[in-house]
Amino acid sequence: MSLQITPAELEIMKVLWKRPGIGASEIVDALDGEQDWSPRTVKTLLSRLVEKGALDTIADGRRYLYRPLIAKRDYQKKEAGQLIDKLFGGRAAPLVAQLADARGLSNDDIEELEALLGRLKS
Amino acid sequence: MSLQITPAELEIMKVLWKRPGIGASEIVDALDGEQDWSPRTVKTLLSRLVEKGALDTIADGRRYLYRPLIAKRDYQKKEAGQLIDKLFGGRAAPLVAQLADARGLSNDDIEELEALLGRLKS
DNA sequence: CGCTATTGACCACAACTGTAGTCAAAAGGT
DNA sequence: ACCTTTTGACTACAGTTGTGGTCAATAGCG
Repeated sequence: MSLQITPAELEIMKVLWKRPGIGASEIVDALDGEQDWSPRTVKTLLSRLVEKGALDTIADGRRYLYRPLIAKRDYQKKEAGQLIDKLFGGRAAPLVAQLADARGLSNDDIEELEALLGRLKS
Repeated sequence: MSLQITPAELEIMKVLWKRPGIGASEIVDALDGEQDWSPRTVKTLLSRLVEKGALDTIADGRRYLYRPLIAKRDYQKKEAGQLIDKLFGGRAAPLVAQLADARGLSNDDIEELEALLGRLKS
């Protein structure tokens, strides 16, 4: 079961990856300014994520606290892998080339990547 | 107008990026084995892509030939940029790190990336 | 103790997607 | 000159997604 998270749902996940174990109203607050959603909308997205198995609920009196069941890192990996499979023939290098072209890499990026490549070579 | 191409539509685009200017039946043939779609389905996807402005039609007797109006490269750039904005805080290096972790980079990948970084530094 | 605000459960509904059917015109075989 | 096949135009229809409403229980304020 491959657990499809939609873009709107992802916003919720991002809040919970940063602060796992908070309740719906805290999520609404955290989203304020970012997203312009009514609390109802946030609640619906939370229910769908629980239903999909992406979140866990912990009863806390009359409300739930929510916790991610998928690690951010795993989700990032899956998405990155899907993108290169879908569009870049499964190879990472062309993706990086496009990124460099599209928005430029900062010197920090370049150094970080060089360090990463150095580690991989050994 | 940001021109949303769905996954199914992308399959069509990929065929046309490889062989621009072919007609619906050639696309159906090209997809055979890849996708198990009825010719009707392919036709619908083509219409939607034309409607969205992603494809151009050229009359050829009683039928159309189709040509991409978006370059593959541009689409790749847009998607790659969206992914890093959405999930990687806008920075490419963490994405590459995840890719390396998720599926490993071949020696060829590593060399290609080093060459790319070398060019960028100058 | 009664009222208001919050919360989860359930419902609504339009747009978008995947997947294809119907129909009429035209093109080509015989 | 027909019949079959192909094609584009239009239509269908269920599932997903974005967005939010209703309702009943309950928790806390005054």
